[in-house]
Amino acid sequence: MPRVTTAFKEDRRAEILEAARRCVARSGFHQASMQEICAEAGMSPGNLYRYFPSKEAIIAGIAERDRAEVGAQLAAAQYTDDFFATFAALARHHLIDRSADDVGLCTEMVAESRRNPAIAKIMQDFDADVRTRLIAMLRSAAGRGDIRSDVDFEGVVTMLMVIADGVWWRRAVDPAFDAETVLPIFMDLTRHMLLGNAADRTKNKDAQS
Amino acid sequence: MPRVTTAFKEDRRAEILEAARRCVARSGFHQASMQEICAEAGMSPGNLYRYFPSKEAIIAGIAERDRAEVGAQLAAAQYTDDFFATFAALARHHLIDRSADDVGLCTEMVAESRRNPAIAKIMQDFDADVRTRLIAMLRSAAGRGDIRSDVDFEGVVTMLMVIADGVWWRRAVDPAFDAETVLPIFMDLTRHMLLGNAADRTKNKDAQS
DNA sequence: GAGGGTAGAGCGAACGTTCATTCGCTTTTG
DNA sequence: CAAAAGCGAATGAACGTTCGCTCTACCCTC
Repeated sequence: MPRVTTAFKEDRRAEILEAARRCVARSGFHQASMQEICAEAGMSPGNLYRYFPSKEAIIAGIAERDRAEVGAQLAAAQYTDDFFATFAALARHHLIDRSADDVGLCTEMVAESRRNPAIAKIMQDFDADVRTRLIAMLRSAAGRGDIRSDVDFEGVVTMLMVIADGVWWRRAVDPAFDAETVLPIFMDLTRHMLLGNAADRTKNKDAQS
Repeated sequence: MPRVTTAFKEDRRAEILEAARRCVARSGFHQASMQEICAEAGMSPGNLYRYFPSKEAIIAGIAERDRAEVGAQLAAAQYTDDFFATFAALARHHLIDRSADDVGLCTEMVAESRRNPAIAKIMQDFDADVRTRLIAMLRSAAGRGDIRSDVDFEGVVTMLMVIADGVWWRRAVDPAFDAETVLPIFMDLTRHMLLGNAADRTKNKDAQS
């Protein structure tokens, strides 16, 4: 007979995940000890284990929560009538506004995903979701005439994701890196991929071999 | 009175680093135990500690060695009379030919660099070196007339590094990712940044605000 | 050329610490 | 007064590191 509803327990789980997230962002998945997480959450180990069965579960919880948040933000900001304005705002939010902690946590997740299948699946599902949404965005923009219709949507989206990831990686490696300076270049390249005439691209491709 | 020269000890250190590198690529910096590294190197712990004072030193050694190798490869492939051919070969080598292990190790180093100042310094020094070399390459190409002279070299190089890092990140996250498909797009964008006329770019920048 | 002494190379069990996890207990609350 | 919430010392495994030991190969002496 639960004293309070299941919602209470869920809230408490969320609090713990938030505390653990801070620890992981600071120390890394495997350097953050349970004691550290307990201290951050203001809770004894014994009690914490009533909410999560293992450290592994907390790690998976952090990753799932983080990806879900980013996905929700992408889903929320999707619809506007001007594609490039929408996209520029999206890019700014994702590449600049996000905190250094978020960037750090993400490097942690990428490293962890190499040997933790649960994390790998979370990352790949997220990627697939982002890809689907971006392609839908492009198709919609092409339908409205904002961008060319004869572009390679798959290829462009892949490149957009590559660049976005690259900015994150760069932020992670170089604290002095200012994402603000690459934003105009990023938008210029995006315009080129989505507006540039196909003749140019063909010419370039011929000249490349 | 050393029985054999110092060179022998240096060789042995290199062997250990190579074994440790394999372990780290497989298990991660902090999941790879000294016992695991000893087994991979075919050596007892007691003996291994005669070549490295601590695990920390091995980690730093791996990072230093890896970055030095990549830097040496970049330095070696620099001079050709056709800029875009040189650059395409460089890109192919760096983005496609490198093994999944190399990619994995790099994610490990990026994650580690967030809280290990020694690793952070190695990564940043490497970045600065690459940046200098690429800018020199561009200036040289501009001098030869292969590319425009009025481009923002700093900005272009930053974007090139962003994209290169992005491809690595993508390879790390998605094992099915085929870097081959983005190479033509990458080269197209590079051409656009280095050959595209400035009027286009100005127009885009105006339209963007 | 043979042989013993010695210093470096190498070993692996042992040490002390830290970690994730557990459990018997107390406190709080409906 | 149950039953859930919470505590924190205890547990056993795993870790990085050390240390006392053996083995090997070189060098000097005869």
